[in-house]
Amino acid sequence: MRNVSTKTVGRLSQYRRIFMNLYAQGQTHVHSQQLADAAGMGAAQVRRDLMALEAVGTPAKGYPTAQVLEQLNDFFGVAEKQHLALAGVGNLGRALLAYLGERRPSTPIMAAFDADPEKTYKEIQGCTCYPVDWMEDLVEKFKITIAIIAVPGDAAQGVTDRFVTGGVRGILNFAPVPLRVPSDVYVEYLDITMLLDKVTYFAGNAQVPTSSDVES
Amino acid sequence: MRNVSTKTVGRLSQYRRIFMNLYAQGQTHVHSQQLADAAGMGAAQVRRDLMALEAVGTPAKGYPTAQVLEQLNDFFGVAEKQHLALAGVGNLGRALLAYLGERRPSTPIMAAFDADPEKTYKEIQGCTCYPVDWMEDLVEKFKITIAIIAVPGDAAQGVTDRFVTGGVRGILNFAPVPLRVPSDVYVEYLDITMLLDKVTYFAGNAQVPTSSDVES
DNA sequence: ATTGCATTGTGAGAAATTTCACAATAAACT
DNA sequence: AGTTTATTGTGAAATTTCTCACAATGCAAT
Repeated sequence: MRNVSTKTVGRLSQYRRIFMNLYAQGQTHVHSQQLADAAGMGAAQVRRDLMALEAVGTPAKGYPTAQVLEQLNDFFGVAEKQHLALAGVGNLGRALLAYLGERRPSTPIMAAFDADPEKTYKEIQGCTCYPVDWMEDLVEKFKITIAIIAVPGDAAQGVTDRFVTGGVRGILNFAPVPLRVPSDVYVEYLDITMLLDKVTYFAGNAQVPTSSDVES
Repeated sequence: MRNVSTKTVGRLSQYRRIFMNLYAQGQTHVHSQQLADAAGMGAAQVRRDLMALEAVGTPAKGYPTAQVLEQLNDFFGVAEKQHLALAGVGNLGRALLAYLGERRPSTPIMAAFDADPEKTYKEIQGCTCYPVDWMEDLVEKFKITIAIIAVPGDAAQGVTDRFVTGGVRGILNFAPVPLRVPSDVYVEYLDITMLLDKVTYFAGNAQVPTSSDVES
C-alpha cells in the first residue's frame, strides 16, 4: 500500500461512513459524483482518494458498495482491534466517554485516568477511572495503543510520556500544546478554542474562503 | 488587511494563546524561534504568518509581546464581541457549554436549542435551552453571529438553515455531514470520529507522517 | 454484434503551502 | 563611532495538494 497523506486518510474515513449508509440502504453501486455530493467535495478528489485504496469501479456502474466498504474497513484496521484510553475526566473527557461509548461501541475505552483523587476508582460512563501513577502499567496490561488526551495544557506532556512508555502508538490531543513524541508515534491535534477563533474571524469578515477544509 | 488563508488564521490563534502566556509572565519580547518551539512548527512559518498580521519585530530583540498580542486580539475581533448559540444539548453539547463557559467567559453562549421537549425551558450549565422553533427569532433577537452545531447528522442541515436565516455568519459543525450554506457563511468542520479514524490508521502503521497538522 | 454514452483512472497542469536562504538591520559591545 | 552578531522580512525554490481534461472502458440499447 502506497503512502497515503493524512488528508486523504481523513477523507477516506468520511467515505467509509457514507459507504456504511449506502450499504445499509442496500445500494449496490455508487458513482464518484454521488460520493462527492455526500462528502462535500469534488468528484475528481474522490476518485483520487479511492485510488489510494486501490478500489476499482467500473464505468456506467461506479464503485461496488460492499466491496469498497470492506476495503475501507481493512484500511482502518477493523480486523485488529486497537484499544483506547483517556487521560482527563473533566467536562470534555466525560462527554467523550459518553459520546464514543454511543457512536463507537466497537472500540471501547478500556481505562480512564485522572489526577484528581475524588474521581479515581470510580466508574464513569461505564469506564473505570484510575490514578495517573498506574498509567504505564495499565496501558501495557490492556494493550492500549491509542490515547485521547483531555487534560489541561500543562499536564499534557506528562501524560503523553506515560502513554508512550506504556506502548501507545497514536494520540488524539485536545490540549492546546504541541506534544514531543518519538517519530513513530502519531499525534492528531484538536484545539476547539482555535477552531472557534477561526470561525469568529471568518464570521466577522467578508472574505470567506471558498471551500473550508474538514478539520485537520 | 490581505487575504489570509484558513491555515494561517488557525496558527495565528495558536500564537495568540502563546502571546497571552508570555504577556502574563511579563516577557516583553519574543523571537520567532521561541514561538516556533512553543507552537510546534518552524521559525520561518511563524515569521510568514506574522507578516499577514503586519506585525513587526526587530532583529536582536524579536517581536514586542504586548504590541503583537494587541494586534492578534484585534485580528480576532475581540473588540466587536460576537454572540454564540448552540444547537444540540446532548453529551457533546453539554460538555461544550461547560468547557466554553470555563475557558471563554468573554464570549458566552447566549442560547441553546434542542428538539427534545424534556430539555427545553431548562437552564443547563447556566444557559437556557429553547425549542428549535424559536431559533430564527432568538438568533436575530440576541444578535447571534456564531453557531455551534452538535446535533445528529440528519438534523444538522435543518438547524443550519434556521441559524442562517436568523443571521449567523460562522458555524462550528460537529455533525459529520457537509452543510449547504450561502457563500458568505463560513463553516468549520470538526468530525471527532474521523479524527479518531486517522489516529487509528497511523497508530497501526509504520509510516507515520513527519509532522502532523493541527486540526484542520 | 455494434454503437453510443456516461464514468473511471490518471497524466499533466494549476494552485496552495511550506521551506530555504540571504540581504537588510537593529542592538550590544568595544 | 565602528564592528560584530543574531534575527527579521521576504523573494524564490521546493513541496504538497487539488483540479482539469481526456483516453480507455464497460454496460445498455439497438
